[in-house]
Amino acid sequence: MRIAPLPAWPAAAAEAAAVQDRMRPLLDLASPGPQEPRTVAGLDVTYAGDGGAGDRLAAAAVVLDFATLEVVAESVVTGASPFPYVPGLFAFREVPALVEALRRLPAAPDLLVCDGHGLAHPRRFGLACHLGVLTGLPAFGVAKTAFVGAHEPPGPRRGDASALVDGGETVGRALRTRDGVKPVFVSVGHRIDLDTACRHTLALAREYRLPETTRRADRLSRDALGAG
DNA sequence: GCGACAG
DNA sequence: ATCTTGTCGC
Repeated sequence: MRIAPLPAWPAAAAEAAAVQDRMRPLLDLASPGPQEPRTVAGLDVTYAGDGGAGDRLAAAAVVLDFATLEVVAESVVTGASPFPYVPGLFAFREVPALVEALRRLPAAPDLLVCDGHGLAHPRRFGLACHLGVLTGLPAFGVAKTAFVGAHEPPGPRRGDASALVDGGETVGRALRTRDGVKPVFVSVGHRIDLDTACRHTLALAREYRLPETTRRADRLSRDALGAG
């Protein structure tokens, strides 16, 4: 798929945070999003290193048929991280490699599912927001742990959910994808609403806690890092 | 001031 | 994120 060239990449934390503040107004938080996407891309990055800039990485994009969950396309790229791991600036570590992986897909997917948060972020601009704006595609995040906000434990059954609230606003949802298993944290990125994102998360996570998109991308990026 | 902190 | 054994349960 085609994606515009990235701007000069920030090297300092203050500069990166300013980029987030500048991009945030570009978010579409009003659209309901695709109710029946044909294809969904899962994105994930695996690292070798201690979290510093320059760590080796492999970024994977795996496109699934939303109805059957079969893989219809995939791409993976290896390289070096341009940014250290800093909570709140996580996207600056992953975005360039993920964008390159998306560029190498034969066609644009209908939806992006990111391994991390969207609006559930200190400046309301997590990885899923960043990738959504850069690609123009509907995007949301599914994270394994909470980052900002407070929530009541959701009920014990698959599908039970509770609001993730930060600074008085609902920024996401704790969603149980399996009976009696820790919830995941869903938040909107771009061009999709929270109800739709949670519905799609449940559709993608039938037999495991994490969405099949994330599991496939995790495996592909892991294998590529080991091989390359 | 102290602790917590997506991956 | 990553480093790692055994153990419990379907």
